[in-house]
Amino acid sequence: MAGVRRFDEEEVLAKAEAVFRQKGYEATSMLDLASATGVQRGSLYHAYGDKEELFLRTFGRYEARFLTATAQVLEGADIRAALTAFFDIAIANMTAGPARGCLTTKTAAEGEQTSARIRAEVRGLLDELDALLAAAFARAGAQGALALPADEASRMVVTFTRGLAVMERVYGDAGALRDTARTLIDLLVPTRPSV
Amino acid sequence: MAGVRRFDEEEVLAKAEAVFRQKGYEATSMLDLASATGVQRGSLYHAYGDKEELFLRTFGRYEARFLTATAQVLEGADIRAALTAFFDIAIANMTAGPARGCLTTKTAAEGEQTSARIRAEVRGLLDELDALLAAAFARAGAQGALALPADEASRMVVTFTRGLAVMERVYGDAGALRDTARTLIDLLVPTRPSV
DNA sequence: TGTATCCTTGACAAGGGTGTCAAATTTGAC
DNA sequence: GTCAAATTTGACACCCTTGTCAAGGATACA
Repeated sequence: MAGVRRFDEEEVLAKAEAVFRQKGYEATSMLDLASATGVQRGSLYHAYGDKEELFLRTFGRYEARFLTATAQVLEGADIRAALTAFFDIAIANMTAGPARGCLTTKTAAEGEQTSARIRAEVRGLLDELDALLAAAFARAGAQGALALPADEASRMVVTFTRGLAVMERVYGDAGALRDTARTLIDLLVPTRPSV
Repeated sequence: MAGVRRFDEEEVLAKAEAVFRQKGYEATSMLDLASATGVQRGSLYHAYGDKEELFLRTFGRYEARFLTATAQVLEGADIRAALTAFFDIAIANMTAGPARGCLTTKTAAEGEQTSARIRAEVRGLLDELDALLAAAFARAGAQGALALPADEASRMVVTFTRGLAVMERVYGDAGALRDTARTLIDLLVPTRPSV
């Protein structure tokens, strides 16, 4: 039963992600990960070194997926449609499937409990998200569709989305999240006062 | 060295609160609390039963203080000034003093990691906060000062404030939080279009 | 086939956390 | 002054977690 790696890395990272999402970084033990992935604890240590490294791999994979999807929906010219699609992604991310919870927000909330490296990764994701949103808003702002300058609007959306993730933890009501998101969109992109 | 309780309950709860804020409920051990309060672990168990009970006492005290202060600043007739004061309180709460961090948000983010009783307390605080805000908005809305119906506006502020607490953990920039809060206020309470 | 390499597995040591308890000690009341 | 009640204290048992390691087994390549 050895000689060459016997587990599929993608599968392990996907299952580890689900655990980290639900329990958060600190509360997840290597034993939890071993149980969830079906890979023995010793093998995980052998392959990744420690929990932090395994988390960083998981997080990187998650970040790439999330930012790619976000960039894609923000491409369109209609900023209202783009924002709606963005919140759909973000909310689905928190509420759908067995891997509920927002990995970014949960990790961010742990604050100084986690290592500087992990905090830097979280900050990096939020910075990138902010930049994507700001670019989309800048395009829309040129068309006079926005109630705010692009950088203020992006900051607002990033902050607000963190709030949604916390509200999901407390109330677990995806419908309410969508309603609140729509309210924000209405504030940011007022219906044009007809020429 | 015994016979009657030798510690001041208020002092113990205040110091415990500081620890819970910084580390969060799960990450705080009874030994942490014993060190911070100067009361031996055994005495804490004797006085409170367990960590959850001690946390609930701490949280109740925090909740009362926070809601009282909020109700007070929301009393005024000028909704813009009231909101500004509210965010000042909330942001000071997260960033000032040795007890940094928002206890509500940090606990909320732990989600299902904590007991149903703790989650109910957190929900209770947010419900009360929402009600206070909704009442203040309802008074302002009657004067046509608001961009949103009172219940949507209160939901928005509650959600947004959770987001601020997460952003504080990530960026630790109180000034940026204040700027973002002011942006939200401007969206919610548009400057009157002069009669 | 032989051998070096790599992965897996179970065990181990060390550290920390929780909750309990008996002994010691002090207080307050009778 | 004596006694009951309550608090403090340190120790104990138990469990979980991390990280390491040696032994065992499979693979690939020469």
